[in-house]
This record gives sequence, C-alpha cells and structure tokens, in this order.
Amino acid sequence: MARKAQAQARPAEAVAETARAAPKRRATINDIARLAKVSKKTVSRVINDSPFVKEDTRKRIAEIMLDLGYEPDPQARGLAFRRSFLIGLIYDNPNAQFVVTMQEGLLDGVRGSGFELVVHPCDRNSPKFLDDVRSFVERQKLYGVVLLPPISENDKLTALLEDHGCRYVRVASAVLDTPARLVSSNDRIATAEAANHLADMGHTRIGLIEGPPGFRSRIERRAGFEEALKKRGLSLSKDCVVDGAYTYDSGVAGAKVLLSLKNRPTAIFACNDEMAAGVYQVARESGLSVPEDLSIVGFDDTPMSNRLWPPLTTVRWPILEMGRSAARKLLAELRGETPTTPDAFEPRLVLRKSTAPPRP
Amino acid sequence: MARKAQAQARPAEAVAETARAAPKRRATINDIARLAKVSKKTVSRVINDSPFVKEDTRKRIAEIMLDLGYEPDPQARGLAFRRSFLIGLIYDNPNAQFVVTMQEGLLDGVRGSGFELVVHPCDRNSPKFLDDVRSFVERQKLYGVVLLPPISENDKLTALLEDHGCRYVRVASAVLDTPARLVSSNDRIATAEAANHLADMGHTRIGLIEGPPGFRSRIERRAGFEEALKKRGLSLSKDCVVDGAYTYDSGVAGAKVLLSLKNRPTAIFACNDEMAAGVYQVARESGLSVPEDLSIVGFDDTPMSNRLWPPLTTVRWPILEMGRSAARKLLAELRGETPTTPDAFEPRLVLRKSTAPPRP
DNA sequence: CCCGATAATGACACCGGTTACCATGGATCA
DNA sequence: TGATCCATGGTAACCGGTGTCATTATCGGG
Repeated sequence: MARKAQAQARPAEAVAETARAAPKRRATINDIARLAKVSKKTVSRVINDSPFVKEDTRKRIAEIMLDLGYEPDPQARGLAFRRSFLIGLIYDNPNAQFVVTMQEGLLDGVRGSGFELVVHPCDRNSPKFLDDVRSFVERQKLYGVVLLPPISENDKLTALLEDHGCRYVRVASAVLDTPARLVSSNDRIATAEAANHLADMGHTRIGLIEGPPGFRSRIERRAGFEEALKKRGLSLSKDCVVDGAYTYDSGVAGAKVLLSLKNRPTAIFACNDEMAAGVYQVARESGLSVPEDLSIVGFDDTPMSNRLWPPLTTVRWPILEMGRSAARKLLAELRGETPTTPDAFEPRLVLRKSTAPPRP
Repeated sequence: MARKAQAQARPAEAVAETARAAPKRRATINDIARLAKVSKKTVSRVINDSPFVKEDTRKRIAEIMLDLGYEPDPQARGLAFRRSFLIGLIYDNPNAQFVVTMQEGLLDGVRGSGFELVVHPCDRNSPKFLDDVRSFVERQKLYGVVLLPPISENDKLTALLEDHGCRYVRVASAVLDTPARLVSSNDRIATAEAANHLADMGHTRIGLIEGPPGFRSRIERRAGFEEALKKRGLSLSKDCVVDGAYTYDSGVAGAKVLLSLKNRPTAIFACNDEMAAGVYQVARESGLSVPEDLSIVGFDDTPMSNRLWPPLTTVRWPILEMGRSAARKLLAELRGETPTTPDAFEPRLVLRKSTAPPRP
C-alpha cells in the first residue's frame, strides 16, 4: 500500500510531464556551434546579426543552421533577454469584424519575423482593467502591444505600458501620439465626404446617429460631418442627433427616435454599419423605402453592408493595411528604424444604392 | 574616428537591448524562497501543486506569494518544462464571424489559467502548410492547439501533432476522434430539422447549395437534409443541388443556377448564412419575393441573418460554448482529468421570416 | 527508546539561449 | 621593432524556473 503510494507519487510530482510523447529533440545552439567548430557565443552573434563576425564564419554558420532547420528557442532567448517574442493585441471593441480584420493585418505584418500574436480582449469598464493588462504585460514580458479603439485612447494605459518598458502602437481615429506609436485614420475627411455627398443630393434635414461616448471616433466623425455641412450653410438640428453604441440595437433605437420626429430627416448618417442596418430595419417597419424616402449612409464597409438591400453607401476603412502598418511599426525598432511617417490612412466613401435625392 | 566606431559598436552588439525603460523588476522564486526560509525547490512544489508539501509550509509560501503579487515566469517555466504555456488557434476558415466567436469562447475557457491564446491562420492549400504548422508548434513548444474546420479534419496534421507530443482538440461537424480530443456539433440533426420544417410547409421541390468539397460539414449537412426528406418520401432532385464555397459570391452563383431552372425550386437551403445572403440577392434581382415566392433557410445564425430582410430562418450553432468546451478539454489534462463526455453540441433551427408555404 | 519506513525538504545540475569579461592574434603607428 | 589598438572568439555566470536524487524530519511499532 505504502509502496504503491510512493509509486504513484513520482509522476504526480512531475505533474506537468504526462505520459505523452516527448517533444522532438531539436537542434540547439550547441549543436550548431560544434558543427561549425566555433563557440556558441559566435553562433549567438550570427542569430542576432552582430556586425562582429567574419563574413566567412557567418556564412558557414548560417548554412549549418539552415541545413539542420535550426530555429533558436524563443523561450530561452526571451528568458535571457528578459523580453518575450510575443505581441499582444489588446482590445475591447464591439465590432467583431473590425477586430478580426485588424488581427489579420497584424498577422500579415509579423509574418516571418518569429513573433507571435497573443490576443487579449478585456473589459475597459471593469475596475480591474488596468491591473489585468498590467499582469498580462508583465507576466508575458510582451515585446509590444497593439491597442485598438477605444482603449487606444486611454492615457493611463499607455503610461502604464511605458512604465513597464513595453512598446505599443495605437490604432485611432485621430492624432493621439507620436508617429512611431500611432496608426490613424482620418475619419474627419471621410465623414466630410459623406456629408458633402448627402448635401449634393439636396438633403438639408439630416439625422446623425453617433458613436458611443468614450470613443474618439465619435467626436471625429461628428466633427467632420458637421463642419462639412456648415461650409455649405447647412447644420445639424439638435433633435436630429442621437446617441448610439455602435450596435445594431442602438441603431434601431436611434432610428426610431429620428423617424418619429414630426419633421423627420430625409437622410440619416449612422456612424457605423451595424447601426445603419438598424436604420434599414426601422425604415422598413415604418413603410419608408430606401433610398426614395430615406437615404442612409454608414461607416466601416463591413461585408454586411453589401448584403443589405439596397446595398449600403458607406465609408471604407483600410483596416487590413492599418493592421499591417501597426505590426511593422512595432517591429521597426528591431531593425533600428524609428518610423516618422505618420501613417495616416484615409477612409473613402464608397457609393452604393442607399442614397438618393429627397422627394420634392 | 576609430574611437567613435567603437562607441557605436557596443550598443550594436547588444542590439535587442535598446534604450527603453527596463522592465520592472518582479519578484522571483528566489525572493519567495528567501522570505519563506525554504529552498526554491519547495516554492516550486507549491507552484505546481505538489502533494509533498506540509500544509503549514504551503500556506506560508502561498501567502508570501500573494503578498508580493508573485506570478511565476511562464518563459522560465516553459524552458524547464520543455513546453510553453501557449495554446494555438489554428484555422483556415472563410467565415470571419465564426473564427472570432470561437476565439472568444476559447479565451473564455482559458481565462485565469495562466495560458495565452496565440492565433495562427494558415493556408491549407499551400504546399508548405504542414511545414508551417510544424515549425509553429515546434518553435513555440505549444501546450496544445485547437483546430477549426476544415483543417480539423486533416489526419496528416493530427498525426504530426501527436508525433510532436502536442495536445489538440478538433472542432468538427461529426465524430472524428476520441471524446478527449473532439468538440463536435451534430449538423445532421440540425439540417434534418430544417428539411422537416420546409417539408411541413408543403415544399416538395427544394434546392440545396452545398458547402465546399473538403469540408466535413458539407457531407454532414447534406446527409442530414437528404435523409430527413427521404423519410417523408421526398428527395433532392439532382439538378437542384449545386456546389458552394461558404462565401457570398458562391451563394449568388448557386442561386442563379437554381432560380433559372425551368422548374425552379420553391425553397432553397443554403449551407451557411453567407450563401443564403447571396440567394436573397438573386431572388430580388429575379423579382421573386421572399418568402412568398421563395423560402430560404441558412446555417450559422451570424448576426447578419437578423439584418437581412426578411430575417433569415437559420440554424444556430453554439460556437461560443463549443469554444469554451474546447479550451477546457485542452486544459483538463493539467488537472489530471481525462474528459470522456462527447461534448456533442446540437445546433437548433431558429424560425424567422424567410420561409412560408409555396404558392399553390 | 530506538529503528525502519515514509513524508518533507534541500543541493545541484540543467533547460537553451544571453551577457560580461577575458584571451588571442593581426593590423597600425611611432 | 615594439607598443597600441581593434576585431574576433572563448569562458563562466546568469535568466527563473524544474528534474534528480540525497538528505533530513516525523511517526508508528517492537
């Protein structure tokens, strides 16, 4: 009995080492060094692109590494560097499509660099928000993080990251940071385009469903829209502006308010596509046909905007490119570059079928 | 000049260590050991829940760890374990919404476990596909991976993973593996429900837009649908079945074929929502109204299905729950459990407004 | 009260890379 | 030619944990 307990005990102590096949033995830096007849330090120099290696030596070592399919162990390197080769994607964004597209762009940007992308959604309203991020960043010793809106606008967060020596790149709708740490879209220009488009068609009474408070894009989109109208002598009537939350339901709610106005708007600009879809819904329920009775413009150009009927005129945001750019900015420091180009992307209005001149 | 070169050289050799703030000094296992007046091995035992620590000692150490906010370094642990604390999400799936939702479920499942999720999209048709995954798994010494359809059905891939001692969980539309490594949905039951629903309404000539070859779900969905029809004495006419690719465009193409048939079907089952959206489009172009002239059923219950008009009757798939379950299965081994429950999820038909009896 | 068995703990090498520092040899200069 | 300097490669210690195995408490029984 006692003997048995002991027998069981051993594997229990080595709890993490279960019966599964051991990972394949990979070549180590020592193997390479032995084969190349150099010290492992020299191999390390080659790995890290040190300029202090004779060209011959470098070539010979590189060849051996290639032959053996050797890739240095990121964990070991990370341990020594006190820094992992992981990049965190931190977000709390209601728009799944936006997140996944951004993710793809980022992965595109880090491809082949040896870095991996670790996703970390969070809850910006939780009291533990900062602690949660801090723990994540500290524990994983992240090389850097990408912040998506709206948490990219949180200055406490970026201060925390700097304090921990963690690189970051913000993705935002306005200029919030130095070029090296910012990938931005110029939402004002885009919404101005939308406003001009509606004004061109002759709309004068226009409704606006805004983004949620706390999003910089809310401010930017409204500002661009309103300024453009003003330049043409038009204005947003106060009762024609309602809050939204970038969700379908909030779009429905907003549209209900706008369309039950005595003097209802002839066009509605919803600050994202999801909300625009809500406007379609209410328009249909109210017996209004789009675009004859009501013009609708959205923002995002999600795949859905094309599935709606009639297809939604909306603003296309180069999310994929922004993701690629963000990843490259994060990695630039590795190569000793300090990017100074602003990388401001310009969203563009794509005209489809959801707008028309108002009925006379 | 020479002096200057030397001055520049030093930081260049330490290329990765740039001028940025050093990461905060965190408590290490040695700190804990010193404070608790034990060896670091004992602290390690506490960290790993070894049963060979006196209760007093464990408590004392645990308290100190809590006080100092100590969390063991996953990199160092991983190095020693020869295994990281990362979980890979490997996918090549055309449906972004599916991926994001699954991702969220997985993250939900690993929350608090100290594991992180590393996303790794890939191209299953690339000749380098297996090598790419192998490199990823080997390099990062992943604790385990989650495979989404259709690559979850790739037996070469799973063989490779086993060979490397890498745990995996497959997410699939049929029983492909042992319960411990499988999270499945029973697509047959769901599509049978869809078939019965259409048959109940009196449809006899029904079109089917299939999934792409290579997806197990293609087989399952068709089989469930066809068998249910057969039980009621109905059958799928050969010309009423067309290939799809789970994309909007393929839905459009398929619907064009089906709706230009001399004897066109009165109902179409599209094997996912994206393709169903394509059917809406073609129906509208053809002047057919949904559901009076044409009933449509989809599969997935993506957010979009609700934005379409009329709202799409479709099959809801508990993706989030499946994700959670997949993560838990992967982590179960840690706690010494071997899950034997099949975790077969049953998608359900959700009735909305896109179906009606055929015109007499 | 002592002994053997068992539970609890510790010493030390090691995981796979890195840095700090030292040793060497060749080139340069007076 | 010797002193000085630079480029290069080697060695040992370290990053923060874990495995192995030896060693020290603890306990029940004779």
